[in-house]
Amino acid sequence: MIKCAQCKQVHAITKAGIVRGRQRYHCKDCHVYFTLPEAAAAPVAEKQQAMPTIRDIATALNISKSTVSRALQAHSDINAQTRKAVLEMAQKLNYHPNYMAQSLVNKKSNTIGILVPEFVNYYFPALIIAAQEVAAEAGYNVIICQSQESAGTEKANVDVLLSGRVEGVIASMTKETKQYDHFRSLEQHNIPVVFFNRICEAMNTSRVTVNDYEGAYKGVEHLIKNGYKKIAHIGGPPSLLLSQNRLNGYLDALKKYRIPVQEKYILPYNLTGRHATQCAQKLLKMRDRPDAIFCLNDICTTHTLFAAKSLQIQVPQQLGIAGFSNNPFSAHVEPALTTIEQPIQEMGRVAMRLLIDHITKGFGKYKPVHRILPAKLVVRQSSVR
Amino acid sequence: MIKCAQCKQVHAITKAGIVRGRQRYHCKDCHVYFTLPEAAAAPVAEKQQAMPTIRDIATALNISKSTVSRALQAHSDINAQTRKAVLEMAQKLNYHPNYMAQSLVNKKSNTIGILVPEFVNYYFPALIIAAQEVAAEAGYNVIICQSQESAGTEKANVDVLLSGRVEGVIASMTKETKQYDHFRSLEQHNIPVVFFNRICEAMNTSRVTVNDYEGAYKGVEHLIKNGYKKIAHIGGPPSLLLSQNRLNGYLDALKKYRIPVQEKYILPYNLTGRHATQCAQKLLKMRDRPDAIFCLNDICTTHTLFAAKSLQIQVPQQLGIAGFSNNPFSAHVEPALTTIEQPIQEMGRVAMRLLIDHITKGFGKYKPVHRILPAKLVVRQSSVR
DNA sequence: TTGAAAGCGCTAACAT
DNA sequence: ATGTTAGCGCTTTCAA
Repeated sequence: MIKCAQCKQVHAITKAGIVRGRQRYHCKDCHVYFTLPEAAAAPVAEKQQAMPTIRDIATALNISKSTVSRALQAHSDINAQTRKAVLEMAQKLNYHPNYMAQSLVNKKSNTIGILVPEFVNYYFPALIIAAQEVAAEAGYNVIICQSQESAGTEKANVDVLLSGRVEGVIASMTKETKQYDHFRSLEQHNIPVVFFNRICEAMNTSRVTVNDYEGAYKGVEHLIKNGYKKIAHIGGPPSLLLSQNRLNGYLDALKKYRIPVQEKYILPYNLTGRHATQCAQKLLKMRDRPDAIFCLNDICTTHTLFAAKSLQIQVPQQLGIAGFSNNPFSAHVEPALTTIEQPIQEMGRVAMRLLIDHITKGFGKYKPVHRILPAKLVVRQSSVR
Repeated sequence: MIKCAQCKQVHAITKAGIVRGRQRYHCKDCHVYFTLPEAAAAPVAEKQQAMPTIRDIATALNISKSTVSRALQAHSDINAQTRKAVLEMAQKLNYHPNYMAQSLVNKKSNTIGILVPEFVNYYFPALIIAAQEVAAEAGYNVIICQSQESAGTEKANVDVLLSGRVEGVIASMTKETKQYDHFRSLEQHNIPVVFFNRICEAMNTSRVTVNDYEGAYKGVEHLIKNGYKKIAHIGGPPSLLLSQNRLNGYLDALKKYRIPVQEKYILPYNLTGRHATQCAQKLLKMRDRPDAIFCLNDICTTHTLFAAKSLQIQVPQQLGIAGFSNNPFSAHVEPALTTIEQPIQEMGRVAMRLLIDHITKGFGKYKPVHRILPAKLVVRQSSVR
C-alpha cells in the first residue's frame, strides 16, 4: 500500500497522473501531491537510462542540478573535486547535453543555416564544406538545406530554418525565386542572411560573388583572340543576376571587338543537362552555325562538347568552347575545357565569415558589404586553335 | 495630441494601460476607453517582435496558450472560429513554432542524422539527396555530417547527433574508423543506425550495400574476356569491407580463369586523387607492367587514365581499365570508362526506409537486415579492344 | 562553493 | 471547448 508522504496514512490516497514517468499520488487528507522516492522507483532506472540528464548525474552524486550544470560548463565557482566527480559520472553514464534544452534556455541555437539550390554538381558541395569549416571553428553547427531549384521548397526550407532558430543563413537562390518574402522574414526576425553566388539584389544583405561580368568578358575575349568570330552564348535563367552579368560580359566583349551581336546566338538554358544538350544542338544545327560557344558553366560546356562530338564537329578546330567555374572534370574531358575559374572554397569561407561577423555585431552595427572575388581564365585545349 | 475617439476633444485624455501591446487611453469627458486605430498605433508595433511565441498569440487574442497550441495542432477539441482566429494571428505575427521547445516537451526531435565520410565526390551527395527525400516524406528533418575521412571528426559528429537527439542515423564510415564505441553509443541510447556503402560488420545493425564482390568479379571477368592477361588492381583501404569484397571479386575472377595472382599488381590506394595517380604510375612504370587495371572506383580509374596518357600508353589498346560506381564523368572522359554501376539513389532510399522502419518499430520488434543491391557492368571503350 | 527556484516555449493531463 | 498547471532539460539569478 502507498503511504502519504506527509501524514503517512494509507486510506486517502488516489492516483493523480504520471510525472516524469513515475506515478503521482494525491492524499485527500492532507491535500498533498507526491511521487514515491527514488529507491522504490529503481526498477524503472534498471536498464541504462536511454538518455541521462544532469538530474541523473546530480542524483547519483547526491548534489544539485545547478552544481552539475556549473561543473559541466567549467564555471569558475566550482570545487575542483566536485567538478572531477561530475565529469567522471557524466562519462560513466554516457551523458550528452541536450542541445534543445540548452538552446531553449540560452535563446541561442548555435546553428547556422546553409541554403542551396542543389548539391550534386561539385560547386555547392565544395563551397559548403569550406563554409562549414569556418562555422565549426567559430563553434557553430550547420543545417544544410537544398531547394532542388524549387521556390516552394526554398520557402519551406526557410521555415525549417526559422523554426530551428538558426542564428544566420548563407543562401543561394533557386533559379525560379522571384519573390523574396521568405528571405525578408528572416531579416524581420533579426536573422542575418548572406547571399552568395546567386544573390538577391532586392535585399540589403551582404553578398559574395565572383566577378561574373569580368569572367565572361575574359572568356569571350579569349575566344575572339583565338580567331573565333561567330561566338554564341548558352546562358542561364534570366532571373539570376549571374546570368545577366555573364551575358553582359559576353555582349561587351563582342562590342569591344566590334563583332555584331546576333540574337539567335544567345540561348538561355534552364540548368538541366538535357536542356544544355538541346541548346547546343540547336546552335550547332543552324545553317549559319557559330564557330564558338561560351557557356554559362562547365556542365553546360561538357554537354556542348558532347553534342558537337556526336555531330562530328571538331573541337577546337571547327568549334571553340569555354565555360565557367572550373569543375574538376573540365580538365578531364577531351579536349580539356577552357574555363573561368572561381575561388569556390574562398567564396564559402568569405560568406561564412561575413555572416558570423554580422551575427556577432548584431543588426545595429553591421553594414552589409558586397565582396566580389576575382575570376581567372584557365586556358585549355577546347578554345585554342 | 491624442483626440478622444468619441468626443474628439483633446483636453481630458489620459493614458490608461496597455492592451495587446498598444497604448490605451481614457477620456474623462465622455468616459470612454479607446486605443488608436491601426495606423496610428504603428509606432508601437513598429519593430516586429523578434520571435513571437504562442504566448504572444494568446495574449493578442485574449485566450490561453493551450488553446493556441491546440489550434495550431489542428486538435479536434477546438472551435473552428477560434482556430481561424489563431491561425490568422499566427500569420500576422509571422509566428514560427520553436522546434527546440517542441522537441523538448515531445521527447522527439523528428530529426535523422546522415553521417558520411565526405561529400564532394558525387556518390555521397547523390545518395544523401535520395535519402533526404524519403526522410522528408516521412516528416523527418535531416542533419548532414561529414567526417572528412577522419575517425576523430566522425566521433565528434556522433556526439553532435547525440546531443541533437536524432532519432536515427544512416552512416558510412571513414576509411580510418577501427573503433566503434561512438556507434555503439548510439545503440546504447536506443538510436537505430543503418550503415550503407561502408558498413560496420562489428555491429548488429541493418546494412545496405551494393554487391561489391560480384561487381568486381564481373568487371575483372569482362577484362579477361577482352583479352587482357596481366590484370592489376588498385584497391581501397583494407579497413573497408568494400575494399576486401572488391579485392575478393578480383581474385576469384582471376582464379576462375586460371590467371596467376601477382602480389605486386595489387595496390591499395588511400582514396585521395594524388595517391591514385601514384599507384597508377607505379604499376605503369613496372618493367613487367600490367595490361589492364581494375580500379576501386571511377575516381581512381580517371586518375589511372591520365597517368597512362601522360606515359603515352594507349587505352584501351595497350591498357584496359575499368572502375566502379559509374560516376557521371565516367562517360565523359576519353575513352569513356567501363565501370560497375551502383544504384546510388536506390541505396539511399533503401537505407532511409530501413532506418525509419526501425525507428517506428523500436528496438523490440525490429530485426536488422542486410540488403545487397545488384551491381551492373556498364561497358564502354576503356576496356574493349 | 553550493542549493533552491524560476523560466526558456511548448504540450498534455486534468479540471471545468 | 477552453483554461490551469506541471514539466521537458537546462541555465541562471538569488540566497545561504
